[in-house]
Amino acid sequence: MDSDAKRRVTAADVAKRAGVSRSAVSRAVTEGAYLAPAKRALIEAAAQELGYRPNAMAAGLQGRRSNLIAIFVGEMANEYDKEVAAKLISGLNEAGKWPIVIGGSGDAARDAVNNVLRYPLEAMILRSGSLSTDISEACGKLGIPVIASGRVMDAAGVDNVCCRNQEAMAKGTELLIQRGRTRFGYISGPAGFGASAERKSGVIETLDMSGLALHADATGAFTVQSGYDAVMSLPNCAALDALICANDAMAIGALGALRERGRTVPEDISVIGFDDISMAKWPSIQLTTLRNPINGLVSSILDLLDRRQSNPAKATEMIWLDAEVILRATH
Amino acid sequence: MDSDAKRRVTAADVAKRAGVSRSAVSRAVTEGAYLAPAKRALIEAAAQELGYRPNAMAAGLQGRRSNLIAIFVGEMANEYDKEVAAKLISGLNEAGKWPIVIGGSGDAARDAVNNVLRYPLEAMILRSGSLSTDISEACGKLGIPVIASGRVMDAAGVDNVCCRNQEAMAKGTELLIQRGRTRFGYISGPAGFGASAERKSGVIETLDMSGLALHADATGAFTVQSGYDAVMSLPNCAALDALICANDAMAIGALGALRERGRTVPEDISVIGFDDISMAKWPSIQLTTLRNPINGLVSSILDLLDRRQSNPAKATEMIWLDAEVILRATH
DNA sequence: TTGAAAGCGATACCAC
DNA sequence: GTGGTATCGCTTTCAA
Repeated sequence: MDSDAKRRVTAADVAKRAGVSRSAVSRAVTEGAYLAPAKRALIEAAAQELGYRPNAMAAGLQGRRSNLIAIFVGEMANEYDKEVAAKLISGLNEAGKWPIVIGGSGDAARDAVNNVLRYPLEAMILRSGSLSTDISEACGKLGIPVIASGRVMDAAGVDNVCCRNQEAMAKGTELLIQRGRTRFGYISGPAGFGASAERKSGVIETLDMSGLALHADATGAFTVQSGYDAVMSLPNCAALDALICANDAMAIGALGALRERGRTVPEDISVIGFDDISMAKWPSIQLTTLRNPINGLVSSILDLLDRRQSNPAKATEMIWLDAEVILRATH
Repeated sequence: MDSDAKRRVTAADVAKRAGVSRSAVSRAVTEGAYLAPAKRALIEAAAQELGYRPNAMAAGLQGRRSNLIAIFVGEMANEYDKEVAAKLISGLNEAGKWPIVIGGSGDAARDAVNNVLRYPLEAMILRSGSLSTDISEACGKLGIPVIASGRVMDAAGVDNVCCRNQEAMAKGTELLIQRGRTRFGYISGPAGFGASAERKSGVIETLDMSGLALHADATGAFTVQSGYDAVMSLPNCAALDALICANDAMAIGALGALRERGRTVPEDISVIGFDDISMAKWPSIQLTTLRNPINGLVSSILDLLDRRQSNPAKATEMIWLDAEVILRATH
């Protein structure tokens, strides 16, 4: 018969049950601790029977690793961000780290971050988002290491992992030039995102080197709809034979709009995107794109975390990731 | 001059700085506690200056709410799951709950769950996944409330929120019958998922009531590729004038395959999906579908959580959600 | 209104 | 090897 309020089983309960001291119980659950095998078995049986689990909060108070990592993911509005978040969560789990995930934006997100910072976090992983600067500042004061990606943060104590956006776009542009394209359009991401400017200049500089220039230039919001809208409102759409988009979502929107405007891809006009989100390889899409490597991103973040843990005082690092050209059916 | 190892600021530090007792500091950060306004201001200033944040672990040890909620999301392989996870995380954040997210499957996920259960969780939110039963059992032993969705779990202490799959599919089937379709194909989800069986029987029973039957029947894996493959290997594809898919991803794959096989949608053949993932409304897709309401799901989970917290002993509940027919361009 | 002191549950150092 | 005991940082009686 249970009592009404179910109390959590503690080490003391197990100790009493097994007829040993609390210390022995603690040693039984610790990896390399002195304990007679027979006694250990006895304790383990009692623990099993009672359903004992050491309370991570009490253990955390002892100055041990909390294994808690915060991830700030912003709005998670676009597909790439969601894929990154999913992979990052699995990656951390496999490394034995437990991610507390914070989403959203604005004041709600700010409050959330402030509250989560009450936990003894081992690190804060920042993925874009407008609050990045504030958050990293707060973490700095608390001595919590920050790992940023998506936008480079040039602050003390912040490690970065970042895609070579400009070089990647240069590769993509080069591909289309070699295919014989000469009249390029570009759909840019929103201003204010570091990646937007880098990607665009990768295109422009590469065109320039071949004596070419942009014939059309629109700005989207990194969404499918915005890519569609951008192309639908392009005045000289019919004159273009190549369209480069700052991300896959906009490229996918653009693809729909181009078909509606009577252009055929890739015979008539080439389209490439950026990211290689999972939809890019869907049979009905088959988008040629530049892969913004998610696995590389996640493993870099994990490496950075590891190195930071083993040497908290080390200098901050910046890891650069190269994008790969993925040839499908739209170039 | 900082000392080398940066120690976290504690209430004692603030107390010394403000010239008061530790108790006073604790009261200053507690909402409705006796404290002279002047003293409170003094303490708040000192806390601000030192960058003090109460340590949630130490506070959690006091038997207060931990605000920690675990979410088990399984593989997050398909789009719907990712969208649900994203919305759920934001929803919990807004409610002042901090989600520890566990992904993956197999032994790694099992270990992860076992470790996360060391934290004093307020609840475990389960989203499909093969480990559901094991996890809910472990939570039951620890007295941690479980909220399941995606698959109905008929276990003690488990609240459920669930879509009326069968009724939803009946509505979708009805739509196509009224449009004059008579030769139906169906692409089912993998066996073993409760939703697969329910959705399929919704189709079959509705057809039956109109004296119709399934002309083709394939099984996919809830992925785009599997929907594509299923249609490509359908022997009597040309004879069909309607195709119902157990989810949107497979419907999108099917759409691509149908076009490749020379069928035109929706003139020639109608296609509908299930879920209404965000890609369903993309300009190039425009899938007619049954909306598996994410917002309703998230708010139901939050409600359930709230009620469970305010009355831990209450009977378990089951909340049913209705799907809505979303008319786009493929029916 | 305030300070002193007793826990919360686990770990680690100490003698034995 | 093992059992006592101080300790982590906070909240919360209990006196004053």
